[in-house]
Amino acid sequence: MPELPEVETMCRGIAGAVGGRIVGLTRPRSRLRPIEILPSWPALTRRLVGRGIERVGRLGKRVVLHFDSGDALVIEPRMTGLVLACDPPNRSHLRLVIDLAGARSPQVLFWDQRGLGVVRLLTAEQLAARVDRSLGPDALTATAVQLRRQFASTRVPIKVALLDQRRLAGVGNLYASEILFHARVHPALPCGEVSEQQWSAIASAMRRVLAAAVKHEGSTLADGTYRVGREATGGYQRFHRVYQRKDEPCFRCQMPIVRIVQAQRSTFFCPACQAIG
DNA sequence: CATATGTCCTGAGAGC
DNA sequence: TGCTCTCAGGACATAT
Repeated sequence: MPELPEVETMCRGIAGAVGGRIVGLTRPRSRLRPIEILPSWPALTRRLVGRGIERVGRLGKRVVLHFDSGDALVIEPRMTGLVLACDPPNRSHLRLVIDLAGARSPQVLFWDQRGLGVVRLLTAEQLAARVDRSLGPDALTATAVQLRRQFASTRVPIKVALLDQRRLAGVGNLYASEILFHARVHPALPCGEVSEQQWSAIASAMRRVLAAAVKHEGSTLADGTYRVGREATGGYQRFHRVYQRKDEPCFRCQMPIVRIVQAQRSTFFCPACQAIG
């Protein structure tokens, strides 16, 4: 499931698209239900074909292509989506092909096994409004002061709150557990009861974990869905301390890692290293 | 307003 | 072997 490090890796992987002009836009045929394209497929082709890509950016867990028209194409990978310059895992789950002229990369591809992904074309104004309304500060650089401002007023458990993109952009289920392990904070601790020292620990663990995961090009889980190309996988799964390690010994204290369910999502933590209080 | 739950989707794996 | 069932969790809609 692509979170900030995986999406950042995708953005770097399509950096060669910058400077290119769109000469073709296609949706490969498939037996699968089509992904959501907003505002519509005809609007997308009408507004994009002939336009130049000025910049590739990341907004939380989304890839954004900025065009010379001012429009922005926002690609949301959600659970299984991949944005690639080449080599999708297969053809049957290829959802969108953008053909380019004049760029180092001749294509940008959107591949999505489960099809929960969304592709959305926005004007610059619409994009700015969405960022304002529904996106918190970026998790790669957020400070302790920002975290306290965003979270301290709620009673929601810290791990559940970290997933709320309106409060903080980029953290998903995997990295939320990893960050709290490094910060030594219990995942069920209500935000309102998190101390100053704990906010600092969370902020520094968050920046450290996410930067390391970016450096290793994200995490490829047992299902193998996330990859950098057809073959290349991420490398950060080798550094996971708690995620999907239920009953295995904690690397710090040897106590078995525990799995609980919060807001219908798995949470993993060490009951000794992350004791309440 | 805050918080909780339901929904979408495909493929893998378990169990019989 | 082949069926049915469960599970994974992004973002958002809807309910309380």
